[in-house]
Amino acid sequence: MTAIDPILMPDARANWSDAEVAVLEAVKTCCERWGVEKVTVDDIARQAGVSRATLYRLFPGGKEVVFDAHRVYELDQFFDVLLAHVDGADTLEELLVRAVTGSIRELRADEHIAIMLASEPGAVVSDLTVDGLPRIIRVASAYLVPLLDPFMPRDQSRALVDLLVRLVVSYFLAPSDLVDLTDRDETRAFLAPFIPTPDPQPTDFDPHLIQT
Amino acid sequence: MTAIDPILMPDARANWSDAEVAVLEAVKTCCERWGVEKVTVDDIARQAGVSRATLYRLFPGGKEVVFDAHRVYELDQFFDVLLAHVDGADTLEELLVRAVTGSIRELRADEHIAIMLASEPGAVVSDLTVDGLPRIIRVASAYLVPLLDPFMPRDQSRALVDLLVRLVVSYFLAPSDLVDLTDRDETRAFLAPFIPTPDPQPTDFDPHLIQT
DNA sequence: TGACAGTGAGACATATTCTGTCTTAGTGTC
DNA sequence: GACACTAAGACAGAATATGTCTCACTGTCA
Repeated sequence: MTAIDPILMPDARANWSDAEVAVLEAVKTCCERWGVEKVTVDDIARQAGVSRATLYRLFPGGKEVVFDAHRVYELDQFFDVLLAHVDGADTLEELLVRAVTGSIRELRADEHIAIMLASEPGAVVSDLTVDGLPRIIRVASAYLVPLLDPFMPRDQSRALVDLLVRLVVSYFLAPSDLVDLTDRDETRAFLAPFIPTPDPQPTDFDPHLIQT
Repeated sequence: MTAIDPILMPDARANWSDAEVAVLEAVKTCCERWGVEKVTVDDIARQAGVSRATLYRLFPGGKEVVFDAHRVYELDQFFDVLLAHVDGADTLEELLVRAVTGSIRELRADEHIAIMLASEPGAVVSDLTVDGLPRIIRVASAYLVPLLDPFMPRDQSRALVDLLVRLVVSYFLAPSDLVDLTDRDETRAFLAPFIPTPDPQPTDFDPHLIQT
């Protein structure tokens, strides 16, 4: 597994204590059971087997802080799985194809996100577009950009990851009938125009492929 | 379909208006989404596409009344399905076997009850035992006892239905490894001791079979 | 046209719940 | 015995839910 630049990810890979993990897992459980908008701090503490006082000590600031931490926690887990999925790819194309298909599959399989979408569409869609997208791009870049170092300079890889993250989010939120990004072959063809080659050649870039 | 004695069921088979049905269906939807304990009157009204004022006008008394009405509504639907399931049985044995297997299967398949069990175990278990069982026996008897008229006198059929309803509830709440009441043949064998025969013969009644 | 039943929107007081902070008493560890 | 950590729960204030109202609007009859 490639080493992750700690400077790019000052807050990621946080190592939570047992009690903190219990709380963060409890957030997930409670959200799955009741939907985000119905979960209270009491619910989380009870589910975590922790007193409310302890919860506020672990996460000073209360509910918002806990939910923020939970998002980071989920993001960490997401990229753990994704990096494992990508591991072993030895060409740029293979790396990107696996990253994209892996992301989409993981997002589709993630009951948690699905339920969040179902129970509070406005909030999550907003998180993934207006509010949350910049953070997701930042975190995703922190994880993924270093993986591209063998293939291109940083400037270029940043732009590429930025673009691909936006595409993945868009195609997750609004799946297209035209391309199935869970399928590696389809994704390979789809990505071709975006993948720079050492031997540059004219691309069939078609702006219609980009949807928001 | 056998006619139902209206005297035995003064409140069942209520004919709800469109708006009332919308509200009662909304209760179901909301409970499935958030769990019973998290549902508010606002949620129900919004889901039903009805103003809160209208909801209180349709069900004067508010939340409790709506939820009670919803239980009656669900019970009606349950027995509609069950009667259809039982329809066509021409022997007492077949009638009872179908009633029992049909009940258990329907209960197991009912997401709504399953979710209620999952999200508020205490309340539902209490409803099906301490508080709700007498009403369930009453309603079930109203539906089922008349079906037994061709086979036995009322006194006997009342006692039999009473017993079978208790067994069904018990085996639904706490399934046994010893007998599968979704299986008709197993159920036939299981019910044999309880089914009176025109030509009475010694039964192998085994009290261990009864669980509470 | 006008009476009328039914409705949505929302104001309102009350009741209930949730939040975040605090104190207390109880654990186990060094 | 000092220490860090915790559960339990009191507490005030904020937020939300409940149930009752009023009012304006709509469509339907006569």
